[in-house]
Amino acid sequence: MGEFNDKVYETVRRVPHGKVVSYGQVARLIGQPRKARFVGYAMHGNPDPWDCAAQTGIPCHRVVFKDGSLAPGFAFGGPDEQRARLAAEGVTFLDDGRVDMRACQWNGRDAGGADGGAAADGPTAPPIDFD
DNA sequence: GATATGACTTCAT
DNA sequence: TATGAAGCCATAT
Repeated sequence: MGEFNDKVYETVRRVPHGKVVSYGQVARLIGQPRKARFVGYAMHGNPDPWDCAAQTGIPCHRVVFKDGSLAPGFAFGGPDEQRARLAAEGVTFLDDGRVDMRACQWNGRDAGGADGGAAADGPTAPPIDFD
């Protein structure tokens, strides 16, 4: 496994409850904004699937497109299942079926700074208190 | 062991 | 503002 994937998993695990993060967001947090493509691929080979009961593992369902759309066909049980999980965690959805990135996009620093949209370009990923 | 493809994003024209 | 092309690592064949 490359060190890249390891950072991706670690970053995704830090995504707070009820928040989502885009592939580019994760890639940028680990210092590789050009590798957003591999972030998604890393999710494809996730060694630790998300456990909704224990709330442990890699919450791939919290990783969405920059538009707020979900990964169709490659989700756990389909985009519908993924959408249901996010909604169950408190993530708000638009009428278009996309995640409300404006309110639920994780800024990579604090769960309360999702509003405003700015300050999402952190070169480093500081330790975030998991939920 | 080598080649091809893939859950994307960003810059440039 | 919209469309096109480039970039990069890991996995699978």
